[in-house]
Parts: sequence; structure tokens; C-alpha cells
Amino acid sequence: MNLESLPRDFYLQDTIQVARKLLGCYLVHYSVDGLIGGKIVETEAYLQQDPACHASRGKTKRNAVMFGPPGKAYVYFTYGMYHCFNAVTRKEGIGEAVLIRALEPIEGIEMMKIKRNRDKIKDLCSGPAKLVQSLGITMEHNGSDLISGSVTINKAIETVKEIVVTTRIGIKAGADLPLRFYIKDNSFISKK
DNA sequence: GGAACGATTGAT
DNA sequence: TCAATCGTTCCT
Repeated sequence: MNLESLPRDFYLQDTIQVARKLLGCYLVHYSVDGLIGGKIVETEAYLQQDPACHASRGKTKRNAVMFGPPGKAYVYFTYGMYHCFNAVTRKEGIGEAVLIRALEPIEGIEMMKIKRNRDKIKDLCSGPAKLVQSLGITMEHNGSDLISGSVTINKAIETVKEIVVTTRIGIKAGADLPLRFYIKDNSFISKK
């Protein structure tokens, strides 16, 4: 685990580059009960002109954070019962983000097990709504700062050897775009 | 005001 | 393969 957060400039880059470079970095929640976090092993890019992106049809109350400054958390509620976590990219005014789809659990694993009501390590963070539940992220984190807030993304320790690129999961519009990225041979991704 | 749908998950 | 479950979006 690394405690040095990525600088804000990192999130100003092209969203696809951010999605690729986030692999191997650490998503951490400094919760009141202690440190909970893991290594990012799977991401998806959401571009403004892409129909699957929440921001593709303009700014609304829900997606407003995506149009704000980079390096912020975009958390949204979906399917009536789950939340997903994104890192906002690009300069203010452009609505793009990277969805964090899976983590390799590192810190606070016992707390994750309790929050998820699951015992197996691979059931803790192998999906976008699962990792949000494991880390204890809520809608209160929507818009919070990823450099100085209670949820941060920290620099990678090891370089990622090989990245696999595929189409994204669970979308209809834009389903043919190669915007999903994961660490090759990592066993903690959301789908094999 | 009303209906359909969704960047998911877990059980069958 | 399918139900759970509700805020957002889009149509009337």
C-alpha cells in the first residue's frame, strides 16, 4: 500500500490514458474505523461524446460533478440499490470520468468482509458496486477531492506489466468501443 | 404525472 | 436466466 496521492494534473490527461495509468494504483478510504483499500486492477473510460456516458446528453443534477474540476469522486446510485465510483478527468467543463471496476483487496480486509457479508477475498471487490460497498463509500463522497479528501487514489508501487483492452461491461449504447482495461492475468477482475 | 430503464449483483 | 428495487430520464 502507498499513501502518496496522485497529483491533480494526473487527471487532466486524456481519459483513456488516465484509465490505463490508474491500473496498479491504490484506491483508499481513510475511514473512521481505519484504512480500507486495494490495488486498482480494472477500469473503464467514459468519454463525453460516447452515448454510454452519463454526461453525453449534457449537464444534469446527477452528473454535475463530471463537468467540474478533475481529481474529484463521481459517485452515483444505480439499479435501485447499488453505487459506483468514478474518478473525474479533464478540465472543468468537460464531462468525462474513469469507472473503477475492481480492486485487489490490500488493507482492511476484515472490515470488507463484514461490510460485504462475504468471506472469500475474491468476492469483496470484484465489481464496481462491490468495491464501493467494501470501502464504505457513500453518496456523501460524491464530489469529494481525491487528492486531499477521505478517499484518495495513491501512486502505484510496481509498474503494470501488461494491460488487456476489451469492450465495456453492462452497457448497450457504445458497447463496441474498446474502453475497458485490466491487468493481464490478475485474478481479482470482475469477470474472467 | 407516468412509464421505462439502468456503467449491478446474487440467487436459481 | 431472472428478480430485486428506485432515482433519473424522457414522453405525454
